Amino acid sequence: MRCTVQRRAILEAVLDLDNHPSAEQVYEAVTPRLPGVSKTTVYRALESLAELGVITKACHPGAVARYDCRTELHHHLICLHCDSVLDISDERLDELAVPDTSGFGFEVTDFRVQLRGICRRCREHSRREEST
Amino acid sequence: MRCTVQRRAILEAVLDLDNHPSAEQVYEAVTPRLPGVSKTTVYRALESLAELGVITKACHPGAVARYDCRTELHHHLICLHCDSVLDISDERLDELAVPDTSGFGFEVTDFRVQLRGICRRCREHSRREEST
DNA sequence: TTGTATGCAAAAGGTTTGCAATGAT
DNA sequence: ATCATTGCAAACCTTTTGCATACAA
Repeated sequence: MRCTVQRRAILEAVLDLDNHPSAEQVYEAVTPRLPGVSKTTVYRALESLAELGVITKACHPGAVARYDCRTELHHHLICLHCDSVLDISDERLDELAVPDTSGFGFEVTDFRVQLRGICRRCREHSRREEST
Repeated sequence: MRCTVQRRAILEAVLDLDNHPSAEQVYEAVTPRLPGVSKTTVYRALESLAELGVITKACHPGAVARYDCRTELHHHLICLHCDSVLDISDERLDELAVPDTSGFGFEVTDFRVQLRGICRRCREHSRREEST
């Protein structure tokens, strides 16, 4: 893979924006450093970087693709109300016993635990509504 | 929530198609039973049913939203190559100790383990390419 | 020099919205 | 009778593609 100015800048931007940015958000973060980048290039670079394994395409709720620069083991708190995602680290979760999936012909390389529920902001919001 | 013919048929379709259908696939499955349904209605009904908790909006890789009729505890094998998702059940995974997330103000209601890797089809495909 | 990467513009999905008509309660 | 739900068409947004140009190797 060729090392171009664009790709370097885009990678840097994803590393800075460590909160699961969408392609759009990456684009906005790259623009000041590299005026005139095309959104197409951002899309293509993200795809390439993900294929290469430097970043990960996150499995997010919501329609738009999101990217994650944390490729090491970590887990997610997913709000079922507003679709936000927070990273968490937890040793106990990391030690999870991966089941045998050879029956499916599936080779596990990695795992993530998604803890689903309601985030602080949404809880506060619904509490406010109830008291009305 | 009103119980309309459309919603009933759409729910039935999702229950039948138990493999994480996209809105498009639900639409195709509903059409024969309910000729003339609008795709808009499918979108809206899926959204309503998900809000109601009867189905779940799945956290899938890939751009399109997918729905899951299995609301009980289960887990996913996610292929990082073709983005397919398979359901698995595993008691050991179900027993996972949910960490304390009160520090985030986050209230966990549920969890999913995503086992990520390469599915049978993609493994066979890459093996074929190597031997070429 | 060679071939991949870029930028532009346009196309291609997927999903949402406004509005009038319909139908469940 | 009332108000949520539907269907249609059009709008919207995200992502992909074709093609000529530029640039890394």
